[in-house]
Amino acid sequence: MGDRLSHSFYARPAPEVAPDLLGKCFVRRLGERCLSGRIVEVEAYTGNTDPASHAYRGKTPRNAVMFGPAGHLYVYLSYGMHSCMNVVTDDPGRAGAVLIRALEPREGLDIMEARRGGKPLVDFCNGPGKLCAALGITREQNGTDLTGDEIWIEDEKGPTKGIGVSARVGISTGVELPLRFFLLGNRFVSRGRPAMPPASP
DNA sequence: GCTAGGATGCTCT
DNA sequence: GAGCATCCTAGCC
Repeated sequence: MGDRLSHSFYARPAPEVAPDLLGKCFVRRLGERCLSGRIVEVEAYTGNTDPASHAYRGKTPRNAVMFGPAGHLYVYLSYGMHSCMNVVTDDPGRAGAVLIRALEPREGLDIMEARRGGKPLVDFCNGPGKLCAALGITREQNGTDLTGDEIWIEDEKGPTKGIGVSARVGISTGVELPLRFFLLGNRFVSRGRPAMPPASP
């Protein structure tokens, strides 16, 4: 249990916010209950300067949230069937965002398991589509304010040492940029691609 | 253990 | 009409 992250935390460039989100606790309130998990893998998208970003070609109805104030949720549908969620960062107009790629499940495990069809714990949230399914996040939640009472992120004490950096996963442009951040050795990090391992073992 | 390929529908050109 | 910031299954080491 920590303090809820405030607007000022998000209002920085995505490559700064992304590693700071590692180890934080993502919480989704579901009526009386809460679903939560520790963030263990993220990717930064730097908006208008990043060819892999949805915001690269300018504002459209889909990505409008990215051009709004920081600290909101940007949810989109990927490959026609999977939802993926981003945290909007940076100043309005810059359209930075951080994609949440994996969580270490913490609260509401029974609900997550049911939603994930009885898959093992490790497979609840180890991928952007999977964690949205486990938490029940769809485009309904697009634009949700992360300083509100439905969805938020809590600060966590404790060292977030051992942060690994690599190229991002699943994109076709801007592939070489080291903008994927994850907790080294954490078993809930998604596999991704054979893409460049973090330097030395 | 690993890899290849299909599912599926919204978004932008 | 093409292209996806993916996941799952089948099939093969």
